[in-house]
Amino acid sequence: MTAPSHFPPQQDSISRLLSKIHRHQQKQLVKKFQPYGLGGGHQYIFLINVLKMPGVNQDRLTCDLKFDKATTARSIKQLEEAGYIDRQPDPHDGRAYRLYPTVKAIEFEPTLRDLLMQENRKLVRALSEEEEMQLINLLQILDHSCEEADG
Amino acid sequence: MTAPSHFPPQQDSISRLLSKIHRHQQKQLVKKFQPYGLGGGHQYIFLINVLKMPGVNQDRLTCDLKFDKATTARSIKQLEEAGYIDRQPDPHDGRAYRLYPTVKAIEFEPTLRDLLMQENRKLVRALSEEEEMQLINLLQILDHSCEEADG
DNA sequence: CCTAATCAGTTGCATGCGCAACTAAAATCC
DNA sequence: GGATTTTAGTTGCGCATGCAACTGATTAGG
Repeated sequence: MTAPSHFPPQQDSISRLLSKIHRHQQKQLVKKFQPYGLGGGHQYIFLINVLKMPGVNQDRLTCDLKFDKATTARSIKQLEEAGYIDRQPDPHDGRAYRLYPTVKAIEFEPTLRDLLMQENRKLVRALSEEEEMQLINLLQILDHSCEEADG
Repeated sequence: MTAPSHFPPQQDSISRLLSKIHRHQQKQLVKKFQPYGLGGGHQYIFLINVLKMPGVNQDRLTCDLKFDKATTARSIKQLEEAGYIDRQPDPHDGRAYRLYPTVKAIEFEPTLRDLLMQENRKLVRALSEEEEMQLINLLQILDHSCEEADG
């Protein structure tokens, strides 16, 4: 009576699983970050990367994180307005800015890391430590394939 | 000279990897689906699920796919306008609609599956078949944790 | 030098999404 | 059976994002 149409459950489903898990995780993180003035999007990712690489410019972040440069510009602007990032004109390049974490950001880093760890622990709580490592490893391989591919 | 701030690369990074891979994948799929009138978002996911479960209602899709019910409503509306979905009022429930794939959708299904498989192949091309199965398995475990958790 | 091409960053626009508030139909309770 | 509560779906709103077009600075070619 109903059309058959069976997608083999193991084919092509990775995207949809990624999408679903990511969506769930995003919602949780948005709630967690709200009290700290970190906006709903992926601002925390930018913040982490500025903490990791003080002095980085927006273009580098855009390439590393695979966002659109407009998204980077707006996220950084919000982080600046929220007091987490200091934008200094690059002395050697009149077009670029160098991004630094503020004192507020540096003091916030342990909390940020903690919040992320909490969510991560919830996410992987059904995995053994070995499985978690496996998963990270596999995801990193996918990530590299994305970077090369670009077709 | 620069602040230390090293996030251990294997802790808490799953979310960011998921986010990045998902973002890349989304962009590719948007391009692929454009010629077929499938909008930029996750419409194809709804379409797949209506193909899988003809007669399903929106609420069920919302719960299964973990979208917001508003998102479901709008995606289904667009799929209807694009001619892929037929909305019939549920004879037993005056509030609900039963969603059916149109002929166009049924004819499109092989193509859809093919497009998804192509993207999937690109994504997992650096993985052995065994690793791909492992990955799917691990992601499904995460997905289940999301469903339970909800805290 | 002066022009052309490239590059860092910003802004306008369209779209997608989640939340909250709403409508209308069931279901529950008395 | 009438009032309350729950449920399926819609709409208003705000925000995040990608693309394309833009500005202004830098580099390359002549």
